[in-house]
Amino acid sequence: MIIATWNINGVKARIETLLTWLGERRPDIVCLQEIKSVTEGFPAAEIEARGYNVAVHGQKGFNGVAILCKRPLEDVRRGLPGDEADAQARYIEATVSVPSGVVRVASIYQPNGNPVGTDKFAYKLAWAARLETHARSLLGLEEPLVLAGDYNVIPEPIDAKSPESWTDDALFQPEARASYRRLINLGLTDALRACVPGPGAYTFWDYQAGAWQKNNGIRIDHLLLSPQAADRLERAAVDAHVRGWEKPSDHVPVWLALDVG
DNA sequence: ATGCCTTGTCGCACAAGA
Repeated sequence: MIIATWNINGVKARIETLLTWLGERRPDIVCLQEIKSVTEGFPAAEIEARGYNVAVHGQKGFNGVAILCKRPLEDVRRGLPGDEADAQARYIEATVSVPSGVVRVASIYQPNGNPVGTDKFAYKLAWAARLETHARSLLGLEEPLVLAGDYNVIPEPIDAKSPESWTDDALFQPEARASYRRLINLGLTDALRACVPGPGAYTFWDYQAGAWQKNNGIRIDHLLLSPQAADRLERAAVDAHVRGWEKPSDHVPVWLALDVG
């Protein structure tokens, strides 16, 4: 079973690109972030015509997450627990029945947090703390679990072509990296790191200053696995070539193959 | 040092992204 994550930067502007990639990679589950659409505006019909079920947590203009799945989506949760006043659509979770039992998948869009030192950065750290709390709860279920998404965290210097240029950025702040380590240290496996341990596995290239042409990328889109999912991990990879397509997102799909029986 | 692009918005410039 192929499970992917992709910050698509506007699903309506990117629908043809999405359909092309779905046909090429043929993923079983896709976690989308930054759909920039309300739930009613999501192009569900085109995606359902390709054989996918759709669960959406939308928001006007910004943010928004979704899960696409060839099998039925069950127990859908919209919104990250821990702050009822948080209106930003950055989390959706569902379970999927598979031959070996169940797989739980979440589509995560952690806040960017720039500029450092503002309420935006505080919101990022608070959101990360809520995610850690929820992840601890989910790990208690002892299920195959995939926490997939745009974490807006560069975990290590090898995850950037030019780490020195990110030292003042929210994505590479010690506090943000520490929050990501706390999450990992609950017992999660970074699937891409496990399969591609060396440098250069980037998932984002800025639109500006020819970042793609210079391969000036960073790795901020991650697939984190519970022990029960990690036991079933077969491979993980980045579809970097998608960044070279017409009208690309600045992020590319990251995917893994899971043996679910 | 700054902006470099891109999307979406009660557009006609601006916020937000990273």
